[in-house]
Amino acid sequence: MPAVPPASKSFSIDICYNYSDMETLQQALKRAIHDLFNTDLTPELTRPDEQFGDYATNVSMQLAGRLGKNPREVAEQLAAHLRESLSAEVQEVTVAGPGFINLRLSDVFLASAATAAISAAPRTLEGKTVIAEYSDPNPFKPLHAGHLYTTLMGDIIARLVAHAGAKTIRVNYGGDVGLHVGRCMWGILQYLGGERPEKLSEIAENERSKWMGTCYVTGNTAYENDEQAKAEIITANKRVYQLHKDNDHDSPFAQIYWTCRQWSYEYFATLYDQLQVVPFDRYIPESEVTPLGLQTVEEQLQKGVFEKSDGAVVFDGEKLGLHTRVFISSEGLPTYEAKDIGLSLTKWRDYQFDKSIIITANEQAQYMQVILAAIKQFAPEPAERTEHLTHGIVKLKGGIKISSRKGNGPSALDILQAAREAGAETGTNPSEDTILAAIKYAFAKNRIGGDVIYDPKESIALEGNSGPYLQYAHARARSILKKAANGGGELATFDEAERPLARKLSEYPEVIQKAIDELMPHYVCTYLYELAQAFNRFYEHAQVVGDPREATRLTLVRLYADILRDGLGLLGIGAPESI
RNA sequence: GCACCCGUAGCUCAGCGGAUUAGAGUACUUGGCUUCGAACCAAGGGGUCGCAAGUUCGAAUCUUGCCGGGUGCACCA
Repeated sequence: MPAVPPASKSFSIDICYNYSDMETLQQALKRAIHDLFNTDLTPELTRPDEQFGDYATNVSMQLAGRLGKNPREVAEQLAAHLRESLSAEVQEVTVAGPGFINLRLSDVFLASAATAAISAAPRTLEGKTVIAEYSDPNPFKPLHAGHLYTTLMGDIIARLVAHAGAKTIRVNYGGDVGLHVGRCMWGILQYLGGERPEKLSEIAENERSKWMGTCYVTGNTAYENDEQAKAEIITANKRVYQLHKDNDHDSPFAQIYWTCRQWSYEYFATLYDQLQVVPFDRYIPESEVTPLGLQTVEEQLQKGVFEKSDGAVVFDGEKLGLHTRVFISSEGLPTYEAKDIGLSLTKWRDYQFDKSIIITANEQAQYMQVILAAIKQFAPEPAERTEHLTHGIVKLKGGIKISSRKGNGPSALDILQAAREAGAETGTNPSEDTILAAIKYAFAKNRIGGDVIYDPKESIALEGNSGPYLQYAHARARSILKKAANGGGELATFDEAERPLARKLSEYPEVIQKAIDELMPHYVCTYLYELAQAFNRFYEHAQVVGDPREATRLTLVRLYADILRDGLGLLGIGAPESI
């Protein structure tokens, strides 16, 4: 945490604080409250509508209740104190309504805050180790649109955490064992006409993922409709577990398994590459954590954390108001639950994390509660440090739900394709960079948790609240800078057109802080769009190049462009110089 | 049946540890380019914040109950 700034200080525009302007004001307000009322309270500062000021607080209403005083009176007293103690930082302190205190920053302080907006970004996770687990596709299954969403959101969350200074470990967990593998392997064997690994070479390299998808659907359909196939699939599933146990890479069945597993991973890598997400630090296949999960559940069964029920090993979540779930099936096979325990303990053993974030769809929310409740019984630390962040599903505008279970929803590549087609229709010939900006921004701009109705056309549109629009806004600002013969000057004073832009620039660190604290990327999107609007209003009324105030204005334009680039970067979106 | 999430403008969404006049985008109407990228700006119409109670000086926001939608509830993941 930054030190409390000295009580008196001379302001000069080349001073860049390593904390946000908000903290400075907050500390001063806190001291004022202490001085006047001998009460310790950390006041909340909000950004009110511009006509009221740059910051507002309703702390006097809180205090009034505690002190048994009139809120308006308390506000007046505080305001008088602040006019003295913040004379350099604040130009005007007013009391409004029932007792709101509105602060209007001095130009010099605002200048300092705007200039430092990027460098004042929070480093609240400095020295912490944070694991972000996301994407989590299963080998042997096709990537659907939901995977695309969860991958991009996870990437953004990880970027936020890293931005706050955390040592960030990006983990990708996937089911390379389990019934779905049995289904796909069964389908593969049907296609190959038996355990004939040599026939795999007949499948063209660029057809592999599609082919495996078809095999999965074949197996899935057979499992549901054909009793004999179902029995064979269950056997195939057991054989997959067995080959892991035996470390079998040679039997024909094992050769097929390992080859196809590899194909899946290659297919994932291709997609991640296309999406330009930060590469994962570690892939953890289920098979890797299965033994630890199984062993742990068996140990804890002895200690009474788990219990036997109908031949299965279960955790009685109902005692805790949760669901009861099976960890080891009556067949003796670990379920997803046991594997998840292995996964959590593996992360804990290998990284001793301060925080572990798991990003999945909403449908796993109650499931994960059971897992964490179970782990808490014997390993409280990792359980308490784990946060499960869930998101909704992706629907296409017009409304077909994209289902993960049925093999027939739009695939991740279908979404990319839809965006490209919508882009082609605009006639602006968007680059691949812009296509990605469209999709990423469309996914990120909604509050995480709800469903996303994806509209390719709207996402790629160059007007409105879209990724491509912000790329354009950035490029336009850069082009102004290129046009100028001179560099910018230091900020000192603002005129009517400049001030609202400067104020918006100064909000950046607070927005980033909030997005990181709450793990809510959409705050960044909302802010960037509002910033672009503030800029456009400025630009409408203010000539930059050639104006007497050119030096100041060029600096504002540069800060604006830099923040756009920085903010888009947090969203995994590029900011090209021209578009 | 029980549990969790969600109902804000025609559409897509912000706003949610209470507060100054409920906001954006889009669509629609109108005005603005001999000047730095008008992919923009300005103005207008459009909302019983699902419904109903409750708590308070004050509720889109908190509580309860309904109604509507989604998801999850033991050997799938």
